[in-house]
Amino acid sequence: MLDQALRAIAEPNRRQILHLIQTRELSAGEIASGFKVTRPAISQHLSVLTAAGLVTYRMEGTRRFYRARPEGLEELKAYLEEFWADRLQVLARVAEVEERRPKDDGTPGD
Amino acid sequence: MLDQALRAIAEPNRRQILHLIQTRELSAGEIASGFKVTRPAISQHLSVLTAAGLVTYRMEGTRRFYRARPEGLEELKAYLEEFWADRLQVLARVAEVEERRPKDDGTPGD
DNA sequence: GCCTTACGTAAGTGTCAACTTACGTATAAG
DNA sequence: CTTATACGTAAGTTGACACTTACGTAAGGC
Repeated sequence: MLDQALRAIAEPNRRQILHLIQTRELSAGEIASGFKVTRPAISQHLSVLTAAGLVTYRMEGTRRFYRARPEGLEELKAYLEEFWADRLQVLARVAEVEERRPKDDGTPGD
Repeated sequence: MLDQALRAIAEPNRRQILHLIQTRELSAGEIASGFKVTRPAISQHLSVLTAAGLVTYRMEGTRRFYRARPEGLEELKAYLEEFWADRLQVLARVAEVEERRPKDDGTPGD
């Protein structure tokens, strides 16, 4: 999930979307209207953000109101904090965070 | 540059590389030996990280010793801090970040 | 009922990124 | 000078990704 989140915010449009719905709730259409790309494109971005746990939505009639999901952002933030922190102390805890590690292939003397 | 940095850390192998050279200096070969992908692949990752300002190197004979660049990491961290901070106070500064917004589409109360 | 609105989803396309193998280059060793 | 080492770089392949247009569907308005 953290990997997904990092990938998600690597895309400028998605960061933009996060900004828009960080303070207020917006419908998919309202969000899309602020972008040059088409509405389906934004819809797909919203799916990615949702899958990454960075966004939630609420349905109301025919509309979906999206908003940023604080927990997801906190999780990501925490992961990154730890990432920087590594510089100070390399700890065993890193092993937990690194779920994505390809396969342990004998990285030299950690 | 921030965009490059975000993209750079979105790649698992590159995050792994950053971990390896965050506390100590390592040669390209030493870094590469810890991965499943080939040495040229790692060399390319190192180029990406360098271009993103997250890594520097020092030459010694035929070898290049790489290490994480604290300034780059700080810059990225600062950017992200501000990113989260937006949730608390939406400030004029957002306008700078919001370069992407083509026209105001009546998104409520900005 | 019918038509519009607001959306997601399917399907296809072009581009880019991560990877491979093959090669070029500079230092060091003999 | 010749050979081995430690790299980066060139060139090509593959898969993922951001995007498009076309379509399907559920809720309202009439």
